[in-house]
Amino acid sequence: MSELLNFNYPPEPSTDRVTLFADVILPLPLPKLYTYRIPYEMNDEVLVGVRVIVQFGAKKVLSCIVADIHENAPADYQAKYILDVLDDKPIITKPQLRLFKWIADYYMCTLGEVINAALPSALKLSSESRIQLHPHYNPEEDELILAPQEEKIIFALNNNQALTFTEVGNLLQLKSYHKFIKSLIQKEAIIIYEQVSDKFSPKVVKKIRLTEHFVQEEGLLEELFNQLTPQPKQLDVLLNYLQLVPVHQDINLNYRGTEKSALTNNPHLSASSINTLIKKGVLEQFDQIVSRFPMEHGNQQLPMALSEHQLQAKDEILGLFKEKDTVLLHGVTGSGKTEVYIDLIKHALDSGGQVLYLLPEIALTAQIVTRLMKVFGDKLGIYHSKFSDNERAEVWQGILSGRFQVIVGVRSSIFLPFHDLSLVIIDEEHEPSYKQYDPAPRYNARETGLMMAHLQGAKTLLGSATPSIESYYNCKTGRWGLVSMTKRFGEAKLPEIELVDTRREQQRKNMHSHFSAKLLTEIEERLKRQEQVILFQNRRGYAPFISCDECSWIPKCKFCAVSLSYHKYNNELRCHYCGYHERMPHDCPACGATTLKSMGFGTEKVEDELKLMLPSAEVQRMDLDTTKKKNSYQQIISDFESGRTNVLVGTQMVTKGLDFENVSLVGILNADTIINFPDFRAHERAYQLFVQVSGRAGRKGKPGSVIIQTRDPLQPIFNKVRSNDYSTLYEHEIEERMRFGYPPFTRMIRITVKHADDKAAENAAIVLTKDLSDRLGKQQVLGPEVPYIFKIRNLFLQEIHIKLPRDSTNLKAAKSQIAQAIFNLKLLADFKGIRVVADVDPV
DNA sequence: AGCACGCCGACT
DNA sequence: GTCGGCGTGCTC
Repeated sequence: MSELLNFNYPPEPSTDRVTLFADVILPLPLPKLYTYRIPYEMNDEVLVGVRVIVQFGAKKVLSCIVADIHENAPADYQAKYILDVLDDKPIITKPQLRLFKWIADYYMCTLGEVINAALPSALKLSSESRIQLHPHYNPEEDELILAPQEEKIIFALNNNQALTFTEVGNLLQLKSYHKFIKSLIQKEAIIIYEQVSDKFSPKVVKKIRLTEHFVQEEGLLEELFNQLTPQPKQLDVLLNYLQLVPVHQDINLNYRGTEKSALTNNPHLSASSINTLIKKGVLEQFDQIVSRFPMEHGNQQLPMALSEHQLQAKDEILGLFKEKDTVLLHGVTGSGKTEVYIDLIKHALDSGGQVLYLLPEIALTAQIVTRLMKVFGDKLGIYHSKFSDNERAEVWQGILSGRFQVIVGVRSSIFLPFHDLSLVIIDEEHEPSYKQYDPAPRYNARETGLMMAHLQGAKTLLGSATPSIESYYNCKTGRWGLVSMTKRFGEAKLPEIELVDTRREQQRKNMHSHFSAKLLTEIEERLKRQEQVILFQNRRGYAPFISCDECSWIPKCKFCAVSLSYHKYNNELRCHYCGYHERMPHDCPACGATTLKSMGFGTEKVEDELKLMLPSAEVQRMDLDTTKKKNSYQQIISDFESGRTNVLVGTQMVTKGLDFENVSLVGILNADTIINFPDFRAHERAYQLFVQVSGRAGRKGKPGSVIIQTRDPLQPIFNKVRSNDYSTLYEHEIEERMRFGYPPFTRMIRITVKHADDKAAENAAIVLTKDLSDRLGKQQVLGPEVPYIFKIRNLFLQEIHIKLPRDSTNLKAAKSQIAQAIFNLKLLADFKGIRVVADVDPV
């Protein structure tokens, strides 16, 4: 794998002046690469994987990635020159380029789109047109006849030296500012230039140390003390510095100095005396580039020895890796998969490769990070969407430089510049959130992670308590190895699951709003015992819709075909698809009645009502609305962990990666909305969700219980959840998938046709379906059909589903047929403004 | 994706 | 009559 690090163009000692060309990936959705000429002086600097600056089109200056270097001069056009090289070493590795190519091909998008998604924007360059005064123009002397707006611009430029176009717009308070710029250019008062700026800035701290002088010569320090005795404040500063940096013990310590803030933050020291000492030349100030991540040295020890089951699982995995590249670890919730991962990561590091540990967004919590930090210390990099851009760029660079050998990260970490991977771990592999839906690339991090491992000769370990049917099928057919952990760690028991028939309870008047009497008593019971409760409701907001009692009016989104959800905390009606929101009306806009009623319920209502019914309980809600701020998520978790809150109400977020020892009850308020989902994966999903939520209950000796409220307790799925019977579920599901030709027996591609006009969308979809049927065969193409939500953001939707056979040669051909069909459709005059999106392996 | 060139309505 | 709308088409 290490050949991959050596990107240098073959070092031919030839004296011939070779003319080289570079094919570059522009960060734009363009179907092909563009060829630029490498200026001779840059021949040695332009390498595959570095960023270069080029001019694209009339004036746009962009940074892009070099994908290939060759000597083939383009025949039919004059290649422009590369303007500049930004990196002295590649920031994209060769295996990465191969992977990006695969992503673009497989998920039917452009390389530019992949690059765009992959690079932290701190590594992308922004080019913005700017204006400045014409070098020969002197506003004081040269008399030009200027419009008042033009005067204004010149005045601003005199003070600012440069303005961006948007700044000019703001300055003039005008949308149509262009003509003034044009006119000023004509009058030769200003010029336009393009500026490319590298946005990545390393973090710098101000530090302070003694000047060389005092350290080098013996005795000078003592002399200094005597000198400073009349200025006690300055002496204080010096003494404090020596306390922090005992230079008298080891003069070498002075070189690193101490952070200036360590002195300035000390209330006993005066800032002015610090500054005086700097002025006197006693102390000096310097900048040091530091990491945005705290350095922590892991003790390289497992925090706890593996249990017998864990050891056995680990050995089985390692054994299987000898013959197979991929292994699925099927371990019940609470079986301690994480410890097994940690052990395997250590194992992989010992043999000298890199490791990627993928987790779904909601499972990448401080809990897991702390655990990993303890073991891997500063070898561990974290890649999370909540990170700032500079932090992400630092992780990126850290992998390239070898500083990070293990990355724990979310979906997008598959884009990171690994070049020597030896192990990829994909935890919670069944998670649908590994799939990105919008925008392109519509990739699945599970499949992509597998491909990445394959390209770099690494092993892949997938883990789940509830594997996806596709993955389990791969084990059954022998392609992957399978390892099972059936026991919970520390002999903890799997939770007892109890069903409550809400329909029957309603008849018996046992329902208090959305809570059954049973659930309420059980919650009260836990509160009494100082234990904790998690309540799951798969819907945020207060109510999914409201309705007028008099006239049945229901508020709908202006842009989407959905009803607006009611959010009580800010008294708003909100669309969960486009974000449109309005104030909750006081009375019905249709009939004027004051009888607006909320229908159904979300997490907010659960929280609200529980607080009313059990006033002694400390209830906290965790969903998208309460975790928007950067630290709010962590706050909620730590409040629950410390016991400040007793009941946690939440959406999907509460189902993953959270281990709270004191949780003895989990309630699922409305199981029916989860089961009755019109999708071939609905059963699988429901099973996974129920098992995952249930898994939050009872760890370490305390048996937990789960209460599931449903109107239909006879659903067979409940028995499978109750008895933890994955294999029955699998057998049932795989049989259905075979019968109806769903994955894993086929590959699906979903084509969505969008248009502002519903008739145009429909007609275009019909035309496209016809064309696709002709190309691929009638039985492969289903639809078009109008999706359940038929309009989003003012675009009407039509869907076509394509089912393709599994083998990959046909797959490639089929995809190019599909791309052709879409291309042709867009050429048709009747459908201008049409948007077509292909989603490969939709989830 | 931008951004330029190019053909039709309301204004100095 | 022009300014300016945004509709197609190209960018190495």
